[in-house]
Amino acid sequence: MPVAHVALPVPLSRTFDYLLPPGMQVVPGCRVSVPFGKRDAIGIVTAVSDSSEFPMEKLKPVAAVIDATSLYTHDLWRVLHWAADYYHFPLGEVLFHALPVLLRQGKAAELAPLWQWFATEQGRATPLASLKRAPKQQQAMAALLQGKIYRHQVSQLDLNEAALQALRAKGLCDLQGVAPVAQDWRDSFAVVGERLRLNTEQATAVGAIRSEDQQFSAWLLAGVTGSGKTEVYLSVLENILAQGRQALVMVPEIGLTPQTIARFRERFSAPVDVLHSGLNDSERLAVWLRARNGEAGIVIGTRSSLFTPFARLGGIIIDEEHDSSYKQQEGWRYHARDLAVLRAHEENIPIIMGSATPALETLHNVQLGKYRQLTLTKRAGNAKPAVHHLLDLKGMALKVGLSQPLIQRMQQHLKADNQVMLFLNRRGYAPALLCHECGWIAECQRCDHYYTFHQNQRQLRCHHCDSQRAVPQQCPQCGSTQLVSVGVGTEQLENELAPLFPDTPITRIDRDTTSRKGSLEQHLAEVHRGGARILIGTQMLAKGHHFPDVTLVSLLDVDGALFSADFRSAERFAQLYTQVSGRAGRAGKQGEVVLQTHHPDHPLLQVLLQQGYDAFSKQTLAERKSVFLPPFTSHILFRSEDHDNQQSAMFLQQLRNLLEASPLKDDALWILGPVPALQAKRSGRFRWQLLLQHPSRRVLQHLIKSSMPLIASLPQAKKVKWTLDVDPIDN
DNA sequence: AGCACGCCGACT
DNA sequence: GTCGGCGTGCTC
Repeated sequence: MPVAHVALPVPLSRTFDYLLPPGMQVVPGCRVSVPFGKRDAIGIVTAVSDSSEFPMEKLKPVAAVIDATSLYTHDLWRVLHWAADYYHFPLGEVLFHALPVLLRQGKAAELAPLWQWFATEQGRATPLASLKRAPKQQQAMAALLQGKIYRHQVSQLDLNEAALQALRAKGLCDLQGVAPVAQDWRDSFAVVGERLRLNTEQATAVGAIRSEDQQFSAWLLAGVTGSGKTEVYLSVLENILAQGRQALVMVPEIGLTPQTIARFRERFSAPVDVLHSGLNDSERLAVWLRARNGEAGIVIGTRSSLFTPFARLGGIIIDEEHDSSYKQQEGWRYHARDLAVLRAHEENIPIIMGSATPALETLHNVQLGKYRQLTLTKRAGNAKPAVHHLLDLKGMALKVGLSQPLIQRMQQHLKADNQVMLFLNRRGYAPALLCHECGWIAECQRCDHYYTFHQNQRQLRCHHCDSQRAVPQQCPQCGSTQLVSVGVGTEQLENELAPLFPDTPITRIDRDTTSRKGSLEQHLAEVHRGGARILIGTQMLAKGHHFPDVTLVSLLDVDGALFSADFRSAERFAQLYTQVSGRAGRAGKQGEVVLQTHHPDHPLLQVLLQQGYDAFSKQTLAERKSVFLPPFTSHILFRSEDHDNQQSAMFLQQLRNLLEASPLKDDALWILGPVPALQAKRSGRFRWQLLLQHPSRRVLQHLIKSSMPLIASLPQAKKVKWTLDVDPIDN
C-alpha cells in the first residue's frame, strides 16, 4: 500500500508516515487530515512512496484528503524546504506558517461566495408607492428593481442593511450566494495614472532592469531620499504587468500607508491587493486565492506577504530593504529579504531592493557581484538638505538626556509652530558606561571591546570574553565621579519631558505604543493633523514618512550607538541619521538636525557627516572585515531561558562542550558564551545566549545540522526554553 | 505543540 | 477521601 509522508505543525523536524487507503489520491503540497496521537491533525503531504522507515504495521491510514492539488507554487515549495533546512526549523511549522490561517484550520481553498440582494417575485409585483411611509426601504426597493446588489456595495450605493432586512422580512427581497467570477485584467491592462518624467538616472535604472526581466537578476536600487525610487518601481511594474505577469511589492511595517497604496492603485488598471494588519482571516485568504488564480496584478504587503503564491510572478520589489522589520523575531526567525532573493532565483525573475541606506549585507553582496547596484543621486524638487549641528555634551548640564542648547532650539522651533522629533535608538543596543566630564568609555582591556553596563546588577560585563567587573566610582582618566550610562528609554523621556514643555502635546511612537492593531496609523494621523508637537520615536518613526512640519530633528543618544557592544548599532545609527536628515523640513522649510555626543570627533561620525552614508558604509564594511564580523563571517545564536537562572547557562555550556567535541568543528569556529542576554531578565525569566561565528556559512551550517539531534537530547534541553537564530540581527 | 499519564498538596 | 498542580513522554 502506498505511504504518504506528512509534515505536521508540531515542533518536530521529522515527517510522519501514513497509509494511503485504496482510491485515495494525494500529491505533494496538498493537505490531509490524519490521526495524530489522541487527536486529529491537518498535515501537508511532502512525498508519496511505497515504503516507510517506521514499521508498516504501525502506520495509521490518512483520514481524508483536503486538496486535489498542491497549495504551494513550485518556487515556494522549494524556498520553504530550503528555509526549513537553513533556519533549522521544523518543516511542518514552516509550511504552515506560509499559509493563511483559514487554510491552516482546514477550510477549503476557494473563494467564499459573494452575497447578493435581489427582488423576489412578490417584490416585483408590489408597487413602490406602497412603501412611501418607509422612504429608506422604498429607495432600496427601487434600486433592487434596477438590478441585483452585492452586499458589500450596499453602503456605497447609499443604502442601508437595515432597510434591506426589513424588505426581506416582508418577503419583497432576499439574499443569494453567488460564486465569484474570476476577472482577467490582462486584456484590458492600461496605465491609467499619469507617468512622471524619468530623469536620466531613473531611466538608466529602468532600462537595466527591463533588459533582464526574463531571468533572475538582483538589483540594489540605492537612491537618496526624494530621488524617485517609487517612480522606478512603477515603471518596472508597468513593464511586468504589460506582459500579463504579476508582481510582489514588499514594504516595511511602517511603510504600508494609504498614500503608498494609492500611488500603485492610481497608476494601473490591474487590481492591486494589499495585505495589511487590518484584514480578517477570510480577507487574507481572498488575497491569497486571487494572487494564486492570477487575478491580482500586484500584491503589496509586509514581511509575510513573501509567502503569497502567484500564478505568473514576474518580479519582486523590496522597498527599504535594510529595514529590520523584514526579519521575523520570534518563532521561525527568517529574513524575508533573503528568502525573497531566493524566491526570485527559483522563479527566474528580477528582484529589486531599494534603499537610501542599504544594509551592509546587501552592499557586500554587491561587492561580491551577486547583486548589481543602480544609483539615484538627484533629489527632485527644491528640497534643501538639512543643516546638522554636533553638540558636545561633555560637562554640560543635562535634563533627561537633553542639553540646554537643544532645549532652547526646541523652544524656537515650537514657537514657530513647527514640529520637533526626538530619536532614541533604544532597541537592541547594549549601553556603555561613559564619563560625562571627559568622555572616557569603560573598555575591556583584554579584548578591546566596550563593556556593557548592566544596570540592575551594577556591573560591567564584556560581551566578548564575559569578564566582569564592578562599576568604578571614579573616571580613571579625569577622576570625575560623573559616570553615566548612555541612553534613557523613550518611555522615561516622554514622562520627564512633559514638565519641561508644559502645554505642548507629546506623542511617542515605538514598538510599545504601536503594538495594538491600527494604533500606529492612529499615531501617524495625529502627527499629520498637527495634534502632536513633539514626537518621540525609535528607528521605526524614521522610515518612509514625511512630516512636512517637522523642522528640528535630534538624535539624542549618538554615543549609545557608537559605543554599543552590538556591532550593528553604528550601522543602524547611520541609517537613522541619513533617513531623518533627508526628510527634515521638506516642504520648503529649512530643516535642522542636532546630534548630541560626548565624542564629536569620533571618526565614524565624521565620515558619516562629512562624506555621507556611502563612505560610512565602505569604511564600516572594511572594519567588519578586519575584525571578522558579518557579513564576512556567519553567525548562529542560541538563546535559552529558564526560571531559576541555573538551567540555561548549564544547557548552553553543555551545548558548547558538545560542539567543541564535534569532529566537524575546526579552528575557525569561534564561540562566545554562554553570556547573559542584553536583557538578562524578562518577565521573570532568565535569559542567556551562546553565539557561534565562522567564516564559512557552509561549515557552520553543516556543524549545526549534524549536531541538532544531539542538542535536542541534551539532559537540560527539556528543562529550558531554547531557540536558535540563524543570521541574528540583534546580538 | 497537544494530550496523556503520573504522583503529591488543600479542599467540597 | 478527591480535584488539580505541572514534570515526563509520545505522537506515524
